[in-house]
Amino acid sequence: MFQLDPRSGVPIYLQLKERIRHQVTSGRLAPGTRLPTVRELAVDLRINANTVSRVYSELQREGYLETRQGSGTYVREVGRDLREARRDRVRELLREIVAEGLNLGYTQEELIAALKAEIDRIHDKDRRDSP
Amino acid sequence: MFQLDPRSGVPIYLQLKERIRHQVTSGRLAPGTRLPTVRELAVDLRINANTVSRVYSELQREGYLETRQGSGTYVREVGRDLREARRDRVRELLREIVAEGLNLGYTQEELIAALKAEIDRIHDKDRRDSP
DNA sequence: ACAATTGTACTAGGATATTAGGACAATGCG
DNA sequence: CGCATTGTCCTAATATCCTAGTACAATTGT
Repeated sequence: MFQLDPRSGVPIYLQLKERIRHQVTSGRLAPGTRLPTVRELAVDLRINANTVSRVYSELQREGYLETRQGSGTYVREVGRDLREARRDRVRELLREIVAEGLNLGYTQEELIAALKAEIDRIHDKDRRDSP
Repeated sequence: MFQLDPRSGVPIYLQLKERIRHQVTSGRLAPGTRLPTVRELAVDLRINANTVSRVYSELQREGYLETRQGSGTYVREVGRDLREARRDRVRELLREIVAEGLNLGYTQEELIAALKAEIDRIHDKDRRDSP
């Protein structure tokens, strides 16, 4: 279900966390969807159940999942305040990339142009997918 | 010469590395400029010479510096392919942010505005640090 | 050639991060 | 209620990271 690479240097729990987060934010895991149990996923990935639990817990704290003991872990519905929280994350990511971009010699204009270019890319892609 | 913050949580060597990288890419350290010796900088920053050496070595591997044993460490001309590689990386990160932002309901204009806001933030900060 | 100066290799201590094992707690369902 | 299933707490072993100390190697310049 989630493919990981133990030799990538990136900790397993981080890989898993980002995979799940991505599937949630991209909508490939719809709100309400029940995720595998920590033990199922642990066996599947050949890791410890606690490692999976850590991922679920952190994603819950960050507002992406909702875990109910005895029942399971579910993708959370996106409410208004939650949307705000995730927007904060986008801002955070933007801040990081601006810092890095400027550090690497990008000018402000180049950064903005690059952003616009990526926006156009995705727009074009959307248009092709659903004309 | 390089101001660091031991309590920032960011490892010393990383802080130093990014400072130097920034000064190189921004042109404040011109190609050919000789950097302080590892011992000079170590004394100045009250850290170990090996820590400085690590920074110099990594920046050399990444193409920003050129170190010659017995002589010193010099700023290198940042080549086109290096710049292109960095650029690809930033583009890739931007693509992910755009995807996530649009999924959260950002409009194109909001994304661009948010990026500009972050640019201004950092720009102001830079101005305070080195007017 | 020699001595001073440069960066580097090797090592290790200490801190932090990552993963795992086993017992526990909350929930659902017969 | 009783049992199975769920996530979680506590603990500990292990790995990794960061920094420093010391000795070494390459270069420079006299």
